[in-house]
This record gives sequence, structure tokens and C-alpha cells, in this order.
Amino acid sequence: MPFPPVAEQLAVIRRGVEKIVPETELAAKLTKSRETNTPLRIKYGIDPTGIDVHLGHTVPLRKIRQFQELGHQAVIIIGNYTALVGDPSGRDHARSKRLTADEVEANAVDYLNQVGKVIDLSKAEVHRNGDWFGPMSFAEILQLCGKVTVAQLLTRDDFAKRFAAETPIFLHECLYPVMQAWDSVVIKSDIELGGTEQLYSFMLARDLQTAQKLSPQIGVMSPILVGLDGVRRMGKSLGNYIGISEPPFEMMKKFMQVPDAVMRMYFELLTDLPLSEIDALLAGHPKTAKTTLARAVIGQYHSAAEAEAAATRWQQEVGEGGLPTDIPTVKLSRSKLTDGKVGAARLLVETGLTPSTSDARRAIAQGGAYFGESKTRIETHDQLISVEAGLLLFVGKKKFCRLELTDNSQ
RNA sequence: GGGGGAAUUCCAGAGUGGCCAAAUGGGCCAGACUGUAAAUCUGGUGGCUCAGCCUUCGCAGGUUCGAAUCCUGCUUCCCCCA
Repeated sequence: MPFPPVAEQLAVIRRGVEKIVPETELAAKLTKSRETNTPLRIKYGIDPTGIDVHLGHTVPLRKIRQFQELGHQAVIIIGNYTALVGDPSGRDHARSKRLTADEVEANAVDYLNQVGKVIDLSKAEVHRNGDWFGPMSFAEILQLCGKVTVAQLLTRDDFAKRFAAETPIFLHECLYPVMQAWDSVVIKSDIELGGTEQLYSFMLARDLQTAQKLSPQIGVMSPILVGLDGVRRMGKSLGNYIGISEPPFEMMKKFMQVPDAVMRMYFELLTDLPLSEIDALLAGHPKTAKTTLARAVIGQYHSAAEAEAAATRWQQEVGEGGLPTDIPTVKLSRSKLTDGKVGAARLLVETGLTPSTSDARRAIAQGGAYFGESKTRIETHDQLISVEAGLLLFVGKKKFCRLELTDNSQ
């Protein structure tokens, strides 16, 4: 199985990558791999802490797939033991609940299911780092700890910051980067993928590998994908993500909300469109570029036809202000009506479109509530609405429902 | 072990006896404008039978005509010294 020329491989690898350290060694590794016809071992590790895989996660995953397509060996590490520590890099430091072994395993399976949409799992090695950390004796752990100094640990950015800020750093947290680095030794990685925040661990892995007389790995670091707000990293807790398991239309709506400024990043990191084509798109009307982006990405997780349908539907329902196609039905008892009518504010509450009467009044007062096929604006909170089966109600742009009348008194 | 500080409405953060449903900023919601992008402008952001009323300022009591504000106890968090 011949590998593509090194220059060609480098072009693929470099796309959308923020940093390669050390950059100079990469070509050498690729050359040697090609000469000896040996695939490089591409490591990627994750903690199975219950992940809804979103586009942010797909950035390094897509890079793995690219390596796979170049003929290299993907090695996925499920950090079932590192998960016991919890990533010290901050975001999740308050994670209080300890996952049980069963939960971790269930998460791992679920996770693999999801990443299978991006990488070719049939050609990837999957390891759990508990396989080698579990059987370690305390003596062996001490030996491992003897390879890293505290000063070394303190060069890690988040430890340094926490130390300076005098916030607690627990001893077991110090082991996190050490464990991650040791994974690289065990699986003999040539390249490790991850975000830029992984720099420290990647470098530590190089030290440990060198100490074990192994060829040190190269870190290929992706930039952090920003979320829908265009500022903060894409993440579940921030609610600014697009999940890869979401239905096409949901993804479409989210894509169209993305600020223009992040389109280039999304194109580069999330699609395979040639850079020249991306430039051309971005030079044109932003809306065209955005729909193209959305279709390209959605098509990776759903069929091209579904992506196309989602785009068309978006244009009709949102772009042109048409009626939504899937309007949820809400049951309303006739007993709530008087002479077939009911006050507007009451109606909005009964249908669950607004959580409280006060909220309903606000929505109406601000002109954000409408009813009927033609979206007639509701003028006052005590306006009586004639209710018939199938009546449409809207609050703002995102909340709407169709009424169904029932006879029971509930 | 000793000492000190803090807990306010989604978040941050004002407020130290009545003018407080509680400043300001962020977020979010609605409207205008648009490409449902950004920017901008306007209004809103506890509940209700809504020009009024009711329930909120860690928890439980107390003082007072009146408490987010004062007192007592409790809980939680943080810091400093050792």
C-alpha cells in the first residue's frame, strides 16, 4: 500500500491545523514511514465522561480520518482511568460525581458509536487505558511518578495559574498529564492529535517516550472551534453547539445563526472543500456561503438529499417566513372556552407557549404573539380569541403550536 | 488548631432600616432593521383574578409601625495564620 508523496500528505495534514510541534520532525517521520512502508500511529484520546459529540469534537476526529485516508493507523484511547481523575484544565473541575466503571464503559460504547460517523472504526485500534493502568502496582506507580518533576508539572499552564491564584491543585490531578503521556509510551504513538490546550501533555509524552528509547511523538493541534456565538469554544454546557446526531433541519437552523466571521474557520475545519473554493464562496454573498457550508457539513452526518431538503425547508419556512411544517399539536379542553372563546393571555398559558400569565402578557404587549394562518397579531391580553380545532398560535419566531380540542374536562 | 470574610432575583454585582420586585453590566426574550449573521435602536426579563395585590435577597427564629439591610442560632463557601 503505497503512501502518497510527503508533500501531498503535508498539505492534507496542515489544513486547519493551528500548530505542529515540532514541525520539523513531521516531514522526517512521513518520509521514513513512506520509505519503510510503515503507517504512522496516530493517537487520539478521550475521556468517556458522557459526551454528546458535537462539531467541536469532530475537528480532531476529521483529522484522524484524513490520516486514515493517507494510509496511517488510527489509535483511539478511551481514558477510562484518566476519567477517574477528571481533566484538570478547568472547565469541568467541579465535576463532583464519580462515574462507575459500568457508566464509563457505557459512555465509551456510546462514544465509539458516534465517532464511527467520522472515522473508520473498522481500521482503527481502540484501547482503554485502564488496561495498562489497572494492573499497575503501587511500586510501578511510584516509578512512573519518578519520571516527572513538580517543576515540570508547574510549567503546565493551568497548574501554574492555579498555583499562582492559590486555588487547590490535588495530587491526583497532577497525575492526569502523566497518565496521558504514558498512554503515548504504551501505544508507541508517532503523532498525537488534540486541541492546542494539549501542548503540555504532548510534550511530556515526548519526554517519556525519549526516556523509553522510543521515537518521540509529534503533536498536531487543532484550533478550538468556536460555538454558535462566535466567541466561546463550542461546548455542551454553553449551549452553543451543533451535535452530529441532531436532525438535519435542526442543524440547518443552527448553522444559519452562526456569525459570518466564523465561516472561514468552519469551512476549513469541518468540510473538505478546497481552500480556493472557500475563498470564492466567502467573496460572494454570505448567505450563499452559509447555506453551502451548512449543506456540506450536514451531508456528512445525513444524506446529501436530506441536507438539501433541510436547506430548502429553511429557505421556505425561515427565509421566506412561511409556516413551519412540523407544528406540534397541543390539546385544549373545550371546558376552557366560553362560547368558543378564551382570553388571549389565558390561551397562551394553557397551550404552554408561555410559562406564566405574566409572560404571556409581556409577549402580547410587545407584539410578539400571533394567531391563525395569517399570523394576526394579538393586540391585548384580554382579547377574546375564537378557538377552533387546528388554530395556529405563535409566540415570537420559535414557539408555535396547533390546537386540538378535546371534550374531557382535563 | 486560631483568626477573618462572604452568602442578593439566570450569571456577575450594587444595595447596610422605609423612595426595593431590588441599581448597573452580561445573558436571554420580544419588536424594528436585515441575509432569522453582525452592528444598531426600542421595550422586557418573580407571580397573580395586573393602574392593585402576593411571594422573594443561604436556612430558622427575633427586634421594629416597617428588615435584603439590625440581633441570635444554624448551614455552606472562601481567605489568612499555624
